[in-house]
Amino acid sequence: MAWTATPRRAIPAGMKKGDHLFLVDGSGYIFRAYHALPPLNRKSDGLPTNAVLGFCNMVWKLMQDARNTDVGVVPTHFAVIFDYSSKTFRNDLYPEYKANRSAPPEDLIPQFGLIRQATTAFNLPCIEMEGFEADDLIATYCRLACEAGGDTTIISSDKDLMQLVGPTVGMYDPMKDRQIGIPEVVEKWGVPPEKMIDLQALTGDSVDNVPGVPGIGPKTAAQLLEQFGDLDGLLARAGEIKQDKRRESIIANADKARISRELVTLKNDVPVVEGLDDFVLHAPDGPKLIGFLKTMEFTTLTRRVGEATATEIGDVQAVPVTIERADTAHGPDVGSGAPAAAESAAGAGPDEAVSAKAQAPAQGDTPSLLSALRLEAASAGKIDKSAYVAIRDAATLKAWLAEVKETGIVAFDTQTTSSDPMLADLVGFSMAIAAGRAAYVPLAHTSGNGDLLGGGLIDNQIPVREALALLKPLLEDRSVLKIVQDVKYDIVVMNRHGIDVTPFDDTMLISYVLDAGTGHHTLAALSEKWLGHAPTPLKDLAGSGRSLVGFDQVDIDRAAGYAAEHADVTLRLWRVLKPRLAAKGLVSVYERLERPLVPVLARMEQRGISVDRQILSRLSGELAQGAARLEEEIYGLIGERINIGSPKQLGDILFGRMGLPGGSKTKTGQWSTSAQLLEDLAAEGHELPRKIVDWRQLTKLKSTYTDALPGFIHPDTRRVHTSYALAATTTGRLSSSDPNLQNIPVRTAEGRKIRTAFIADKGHKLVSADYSQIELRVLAHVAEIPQLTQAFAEGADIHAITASEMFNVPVEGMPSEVRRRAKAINFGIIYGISAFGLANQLSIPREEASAYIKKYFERFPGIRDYIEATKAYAREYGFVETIFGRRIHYPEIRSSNPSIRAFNERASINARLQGTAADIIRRAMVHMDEALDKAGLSARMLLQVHDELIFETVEAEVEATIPIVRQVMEHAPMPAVSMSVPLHVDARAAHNWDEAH
DNA sequence: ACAGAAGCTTA
DNA sequence: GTAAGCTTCTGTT
Repeated sequence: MAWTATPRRAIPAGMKKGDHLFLVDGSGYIFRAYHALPPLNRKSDGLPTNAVLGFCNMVWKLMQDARNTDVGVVPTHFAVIFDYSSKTFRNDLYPEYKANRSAPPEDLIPQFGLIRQATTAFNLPCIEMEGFEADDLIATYCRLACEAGGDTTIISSDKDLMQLVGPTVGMYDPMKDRQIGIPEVVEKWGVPPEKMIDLQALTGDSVDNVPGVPGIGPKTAAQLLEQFGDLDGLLARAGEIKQDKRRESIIANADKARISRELVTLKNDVPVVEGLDDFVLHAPDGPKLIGFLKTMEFTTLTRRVGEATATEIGDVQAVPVTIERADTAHGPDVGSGAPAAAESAAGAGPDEAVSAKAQAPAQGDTPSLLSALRLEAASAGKIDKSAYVAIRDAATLKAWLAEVKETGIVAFDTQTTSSDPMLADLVGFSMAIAAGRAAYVPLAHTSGNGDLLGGGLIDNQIPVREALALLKPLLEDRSVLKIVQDVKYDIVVMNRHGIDVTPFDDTMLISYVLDAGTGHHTLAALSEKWLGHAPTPLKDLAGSGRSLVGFDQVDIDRAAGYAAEHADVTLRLWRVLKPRLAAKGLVSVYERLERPLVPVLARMEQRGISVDRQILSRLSGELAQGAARLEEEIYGLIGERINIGSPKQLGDILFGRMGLPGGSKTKTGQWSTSAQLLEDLAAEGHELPRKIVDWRQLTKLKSTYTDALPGFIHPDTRRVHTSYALAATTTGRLSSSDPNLQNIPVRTAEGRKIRTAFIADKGHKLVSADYSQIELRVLAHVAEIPQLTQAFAEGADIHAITASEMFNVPVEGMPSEVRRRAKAINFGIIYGISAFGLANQLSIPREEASAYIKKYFERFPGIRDYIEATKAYAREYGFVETIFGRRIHYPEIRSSNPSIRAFNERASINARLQGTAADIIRRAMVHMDEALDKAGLSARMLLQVHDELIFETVEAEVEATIPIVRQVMEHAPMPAVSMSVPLHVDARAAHNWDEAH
């Protein structure tokens, strides 16, 4: 279960293997939360609500996604269990049981009923039964889940429940965010869970008035049980106890111990009404839950739920709740057995009973149906642009912003003069507060050719400074959610004006989390896909290519229509897409791996990196000279001055006129002049191909790097600011462009000279930290390969170990060729190996490559199993998942075309490994700044190159920075995932990137 | 002016 | 065999 998803079923069914039941000890939680949390009263009438809020926060966290907590699993089934009354079968057994319980505090009493109502509002089964304690019901459902093959987590920290802990049953303490398993029970009590009953029988419980044996505490009890095995053994051989007092007490109180045992033994065969199939987890009904939360006046949680369920909280009315007063209450069971109260609390109709049976199958409950309804609503209505407005004065803008503040949600977009956010000047911004209700605020539109007249600013525009001053409080308002398509761009633009955009949602990123692998995530693509609407393309307004003008030159009315539509479409998309995250269990991927990376990358892009112009200029000259010399030699050899950069001309000369052997054709029928092919010819002794390959290398370095990079040096910062795309790759990797700083040469000595131009500021150093063999480590972890796991744990040479296993040669004195082949196979596995590819890579016959692969799978059958399981999974579900739950879709994996199918299979095998590695470094990046901050270090993250992070730091802090960076990177998977293979990071510092790497 | 192919750079 | 982005050439618009 390390990686496989458990697709949620919409149709109630019993449990099966792999399902996970959450049982919340509701009654236990009430008392604990009441005492642990600070007092809280509803503002409007002083109703005490601290335990209710604690309960709602806890349940929301658990329901949203278990990765938010230390539980680490996603529940498929969920129920909240309560005590029904204070009188149970145990009172018949022992009348004094729980007799010394005092009445609950006055301000706790109304909260009993409210918490039951909250449970119903969350769409969760609220389970209780007369004559039984919550603990007995929990024991019964644990047994049922276990028999069905499912796992259970009990949400409680009550020691009375620890007897239930076992291989398939764990506990989770929601207040300490801590898991309790078998080791934790042993650690705390000194005995395994199955001996907890005997231990409690000896120690007793003063709170519940369980007598136990006087003078025996947990330490003594554990020691006695260790010595005598169990309670019966102890009572039978009590005479052997050496200590006089202890021996006498046990013999005298043997009956008390026996009755105590009966009292603390949980009854796991309660004749329950609701079955496990009634506990199938459904997404909460946004409006229903929000209605309750609003009534409770839990503003933060209301907003969170609104965001997650994409419900406009302003639309939802508060609902009446039933409040039990102290004078009508009579103990902890207040409000229980009062379905009418719970019903009204949830705003449900009279037909909807609270019992889980009636509740579970309600149609609109399922997350997928909610999403479907949203989608239907979204694509049904045509996009009406008639209500879009242009705001030309501050008073109108203020009125709109006030309305946004009230609503708490706004879709937002900036219009600027450049697609590069570091160069963009703000021209205007648009916002949408409801479908069809959108406005554009022009700020800096100019008339005519500004290059001649200095740009005449058009009248009736709010000055940029004034507009930003009005906008800033809203963009920074924690209670207003900003919805933006590709928010990083807007964040960078706004940061440059001293504005922090928070909190935000990004429709592009939501789509990426939901649908990576199924197409692009641009606004146009998403609008077409989900709304059936093609928004106006920018080129219709600003032109393209040579005729491209800045957005400031666009007519204001046309700009208003375009920009307002952009915001309107963004808002509509968000309403369709956001609920899908919860429906598909992808909330935590979005919230943990995607959204928090946005401000991190925005900062990295704004910092940029220093690039030494002079070094590049000198290199460019050297490269030009080298290329010119080679050109002359090449012309001499072919006797003609062709364009060497034209593969067509080159191919015609080499394989046509000069008749060199072995030329193959490309798919357009041209001669192939690939480096591989020219290298082969050079190896056969031909002079010309070598020179062509060298010429290509020099011209490549010159045009792509030494000549292009200086053009990216920013006029103000004097640094180079790349742009990272978060949603461009299918696997979860970032991509870098304008310029791409993820493909700066490193393999050849010539190429590495480019890296010497990437430098630290005066008094600073660059620190480069890279993961060693991260994808192979991920492979060893997910495929659970003992030899590889061990080799990594020992820090051994992984390729040599592979070779040793395959070819039965010792690692000591291994020929380099043997190791090289094993290395190629290891990489081949990561790429979804094929005999064809391996043969190509090693320049060996395909049959030989096949034999290698066969041998490899014999020695590492776990890897073959992993590959087959991944293919089967991808074929069944159409996607694969990383160990952190990121999904990557392969819609063509069922293609009837074998080569398309095979390609998708290889890609899906690679995606889990590459994607997991990408997730790991994302997690490291998300946590890095805080870790450096905490350590008091000023190091700044500048670049990411897939498995490498580059920092700039003052020289004095280099030594302190490296261990922090390594610590964060090596432990990045924790606490979400604990890998069975250690991660290793190499880090070093130098003045330039070449020496640091 | 643009799109696609070919080729090269990286992890 | 996986994942990207950039430059040049070439043919078409």
